[in-house]
Amino acid sequence: MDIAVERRGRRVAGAAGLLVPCTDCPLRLLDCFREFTAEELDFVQGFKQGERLVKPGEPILLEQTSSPHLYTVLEGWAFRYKTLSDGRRQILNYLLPGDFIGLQGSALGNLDHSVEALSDMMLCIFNRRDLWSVYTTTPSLAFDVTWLAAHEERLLDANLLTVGRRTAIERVAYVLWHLYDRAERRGMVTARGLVLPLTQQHLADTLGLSLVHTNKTLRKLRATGCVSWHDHVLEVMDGRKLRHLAKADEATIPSTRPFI
Amino acid sequence: MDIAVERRGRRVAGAAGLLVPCTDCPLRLLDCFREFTAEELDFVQGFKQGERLVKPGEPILLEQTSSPHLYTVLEGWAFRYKTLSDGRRQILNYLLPGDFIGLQGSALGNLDHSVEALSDMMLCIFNRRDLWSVYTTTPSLAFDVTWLAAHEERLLDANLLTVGRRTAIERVAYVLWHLYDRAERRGMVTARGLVLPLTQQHLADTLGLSLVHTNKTLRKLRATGCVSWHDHVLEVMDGRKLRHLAKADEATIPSTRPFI
DNA sequence: CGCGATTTTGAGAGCCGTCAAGATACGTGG
DNA sequence: CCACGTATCTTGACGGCTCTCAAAATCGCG
Repeated sequence: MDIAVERRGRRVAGAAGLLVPCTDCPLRLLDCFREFTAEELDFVQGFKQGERLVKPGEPILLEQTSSPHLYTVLEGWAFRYKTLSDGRRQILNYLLPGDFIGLQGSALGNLDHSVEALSDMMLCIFNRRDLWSVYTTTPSLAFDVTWLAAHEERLLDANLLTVGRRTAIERVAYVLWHLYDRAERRGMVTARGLVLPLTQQHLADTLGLSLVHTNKTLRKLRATGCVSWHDHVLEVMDGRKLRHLAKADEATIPSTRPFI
Repeated sequence: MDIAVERRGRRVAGAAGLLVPCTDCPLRLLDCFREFTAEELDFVQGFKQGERLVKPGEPILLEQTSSPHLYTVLEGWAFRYKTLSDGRRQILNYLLPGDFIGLQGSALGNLDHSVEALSDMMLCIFNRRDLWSVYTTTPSLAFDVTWLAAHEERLLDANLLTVGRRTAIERVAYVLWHLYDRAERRGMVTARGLVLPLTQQHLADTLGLSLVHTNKTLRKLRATGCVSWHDHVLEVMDGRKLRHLAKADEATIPSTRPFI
C-alpha cells in the first residue's frame, strides 16, 4: 500500500490518495442513508478533497473564523456550541456520522458557533468555495444540502423545546433517548450498549442545567431502572418508559436520509 | 381595477390576479434584501401562486400536517412553536417580512412545529411540489433557499443559548433587542417606536420562563431606563446598554440577505 | 356597561444553582 | 509497581431564583 500515512489534523492531498474513496464510503453501507446514483457519486468524489483525523477535545471549527473547509462526519462524535463572554457554554447539538459541518459558515460568512470533537473522528473534507458548483451541476445534491440544513433545524427545534419547557428529569431522559435513537439508526449500538463519549458537564451544558444538578438528576433517572450509564456506556433497558419520562411522544424522524 | 377581492385565508387564483406581482414586491424596496436578476424575478413570478391574508391568532401551519403550500412573509408577524403533550409551549422563533415558512415540511415530510400569526399578515403562496423546480432551473435561488435555512438555524442557535444559559433579565433584554434589531433592518421602526404585537405570555413561552416571572423581570428591565414597552409599542432608549444587559456582544447579522 | 384577555402584585414553596469537600478514575513520571 | 496530579463523578448544605397559586387592576371590545 503506497497510500500516504496521515498525521493528525493534516489533510490528505489529491483524490488519488484518499484513504476512503466515496465508492467505498462506510456510510453507504448503512441503510439509514439514501442511495447515490452513479452520477451523484461521481460528482461527490470530485468534490471531496481528502480526509482529516481529529482527536477528542480538538477544535474542528472556531467561532468568528471562516474556515475554507466543510466536512462530513465519517466516524466519531462531535458537538456544536456557543459561549457567552463570561464563559457560560451552551451545547447546541451533537454531530454523528453522516452529519454535515460548517454549512452556516459557507452560506453566511463567519461562523457564530464552534465545533469540537468528542471522540476520535474521521472527517471528509470539502472546499467551501466548491459548494456553489453543487448547485450548478447537481441539483439533487443541492437539494440534499438543503435537506440537511432543514433537518438540523428540526433537531434544534426539539432541543429548544427541551431546554425551554422540560423539567430536569425530562431533559436528561430526553437527551439520552435522543442520542441513543440517533446512534441506533447508524448501527452504533452493540450488544453491550452504546459508547457515549460525553462527560456530565457536556450533558449539563446541553440541557441548560448545572453540573451538580445534572448529576443528581441522572441518579434519579437511573433509579427508575429504564436506563443506565456507567463508564461511558449507555444502556437502555426500557425505551418506552424512557420516552415517556422524556415526554417524547413526537413524530419519528424519517428513516432514510441523504448525506454528502 | 378588476383584481379579485380576496377573503381572509383564501388564495387568489391565477398569476394574472396577483395583488402584488413580484416586480412590485414591497420587500424589494428594502435595502436589507439582495437584488434579483431579471431572470430570477421571472422565475419567482412563475413560482408564486397567489397571496393569502391572515388574521392575528390564525394558524398558518399545524404540527403533524403536511401543507401543500410554502409561504414567504410579505407583511406582518408570526411565530413558530412546539408544544408538549400537557400543553407547555415553546416558541422557537419569530417570522418577519422576507422570512420563508414551511421549508422543513417540504424537505422532510410532515411538520413537527406549528406557525401562528401575531398580526394581520400578507403571505406569498408557493406550491410545495414546485420547490424541486427551483433546484433544476435556477441554482442561484436554490442556493438562497439553503441560505435561508442556514440563517434560520443561526437564529435558533442564538435562542438556544439564550434559553439555556442566560439569566431571566438577560433573556428578556436579549429578545427585545433581537426583535428590535430584526425589525429595524426591515424599516419597521418608526419615530414612535416599534409596534410589537406580542403579549407577555408570548415572551414567557419564548424564553422558557413563567408568565409571572417574565412580568416581574420586565419591570426590572424597564427600571434600568434603556427600554420601554407599553401598549404594544417598544422603544429602545439605550441600545448599547440593552445589548450589554443581554450579554449580546455577538457578530452582527449580514446586512443584505436573499428572499424568495 | 360587562365580559374576557392581559397585566400586575403579593405570598409561599420548591426546584435548581452555588459552594465545598470527598471519592473515584486515569494518565504520567519516578 | 507505586506516587501523584488532573479530570470526573458524587454527595451534602444552603441560598435564591423562578414557579405556582391567588387576586386585583387594567385594557380591549361589543
